[in-house]
Amino acid sequence: MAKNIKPRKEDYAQWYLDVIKAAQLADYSPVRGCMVIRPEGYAIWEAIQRDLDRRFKDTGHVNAYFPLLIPQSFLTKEAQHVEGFAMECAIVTHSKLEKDPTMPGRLRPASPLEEPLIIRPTSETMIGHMYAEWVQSYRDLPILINQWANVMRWEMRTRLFLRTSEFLWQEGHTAHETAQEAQEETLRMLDVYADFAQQLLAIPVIKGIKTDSEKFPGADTTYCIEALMQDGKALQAGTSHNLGQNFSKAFDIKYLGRDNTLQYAYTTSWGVSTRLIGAMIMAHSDDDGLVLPPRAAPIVCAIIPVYKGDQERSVVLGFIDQLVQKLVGTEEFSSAQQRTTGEIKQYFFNPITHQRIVVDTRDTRPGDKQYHWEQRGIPFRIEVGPRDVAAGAALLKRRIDRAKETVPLETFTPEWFKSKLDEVHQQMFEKALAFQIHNTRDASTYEQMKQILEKQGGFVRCWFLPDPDTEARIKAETKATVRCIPLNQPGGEGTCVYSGKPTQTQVLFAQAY
RNA sequence: CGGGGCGUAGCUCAGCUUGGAUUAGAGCGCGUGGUUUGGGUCCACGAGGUCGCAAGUUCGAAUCUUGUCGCCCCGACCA
Repeated sequence: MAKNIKPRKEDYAQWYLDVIKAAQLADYSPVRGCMVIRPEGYAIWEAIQRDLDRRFKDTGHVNAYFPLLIPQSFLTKEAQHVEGFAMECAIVTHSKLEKDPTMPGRLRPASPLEEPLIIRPTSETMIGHMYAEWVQSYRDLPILINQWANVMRWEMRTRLFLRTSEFLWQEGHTAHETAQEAQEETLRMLDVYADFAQQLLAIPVIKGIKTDSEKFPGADTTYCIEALMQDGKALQAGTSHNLGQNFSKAFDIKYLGRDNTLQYAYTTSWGVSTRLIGAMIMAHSDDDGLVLPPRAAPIVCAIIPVYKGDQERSVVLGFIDQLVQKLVGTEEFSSAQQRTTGEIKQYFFNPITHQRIVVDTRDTRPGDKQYHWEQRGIPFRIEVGPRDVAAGAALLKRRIDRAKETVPLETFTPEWFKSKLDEVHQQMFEKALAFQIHNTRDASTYEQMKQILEKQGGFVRCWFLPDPDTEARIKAETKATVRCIPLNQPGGEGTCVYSGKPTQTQVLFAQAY
């Protein structure tokens, strides 16, 4: 039992923070609402970046970078977009500081800017402006660009990873010749996100469409992937927007078409953020701490030696050296000797992802080390003591269920360990999927829906006639919102859970982060 | 911005009601030495604080008064 982590049942919000703290993923910063992402947390972001970036390139996209600062006037060009973001923008108004003659030792802003600049909350406007310059002819289309960047939204209330004032994300921005191409792109990237969430983070998601009241400000249609957390609340894990011609009209992205007439391009944008790390934590972790899905884990295995006295120590460490060589190969084993310093030895298990195996030779007790690596969510631990050396084997422990297994030395190979990791990934995904299915309940009346939301949480699936006023009323009464209109519809017609009117739309309601 | 709470060591907090025997404390963490090592050993020694800040009351303020700044939680807003 971890003594520094509050159990989920007692206080879920505190548990979440305790897990992050124990695993040293992030820390609060001196600036309100901002966080420091520590190396163990940033490594997860790097795993996300590596995997997604490959998927973006596999679908024809390239990376570029646009500036952090945006002229304030840009934001006013698209009416809905202003509405959506004006309230949460940080604004740069001055270009230097000077000594304040009235308050010794203080500085005050000086040299006001002619036009204030906003720190990007998202880059549609800046990128729209540039695309207008780049696009002249249908031959210039499509433009398929992604950028990895930070953005800032001045949120009222923040939570590590889930909602911070500044966050890291990627934003894809594309421009197309036809509405159909833009629609295909929007759905293609939604699929990329859904598959990525499942394959890398082992999180099952529901693909769907946002209702008008939840869609991105300035989009024609917002598609999303929604995930369910262990406390029964939903989390929007990624969005893909079909922006239609809204931004091309606002920013004048025009091209001369095949028919020699001037036309507006069709644009899309899509993004996921460091919030995914929060989703990963809440989807998989337990009362003992973080549980990392193997493909996102910077360290896949921690080896813990157990011994009494110097004699046993050298025997055990010698055996571990043999074991490590079998897992990473002799070449990596010897180059690691020159590379690593300190009492935790590091070996690359996967030279492409740089996922590591570590040997913890610190001078602390084995129990200490067990908790150390357990709380950090490392998928496997291998314990090696005199008993194991005598038997020519090692004790393999799985993080997800603490299952133990004695494994003979000759069994250790890269392929064998890779299959062990895949097995864990699969089990984590299946567990999360079972949870999602178990916590998706049907309601045919509003009363029933309220009961479920109050007593059980999770997704409530029901027939519904989307309408902003109705949704606002339901939110006020139940705190739940339409998470999405799932792409996977049963077809046919039903009775709206709220109005009683006939509708062809089935939706998922839930309380959300 | 509304409603609540809190600022004392790196962290969690005690001390404040009733001002002075506390030379400002405890636990955890940290450092050194020893001991121990199959799920958080034990012991000794040690480092570390202008008690958020400012003014006031008083012979005397962590403690009382006023002001001020900051943070956290609950709501509205939100990837």
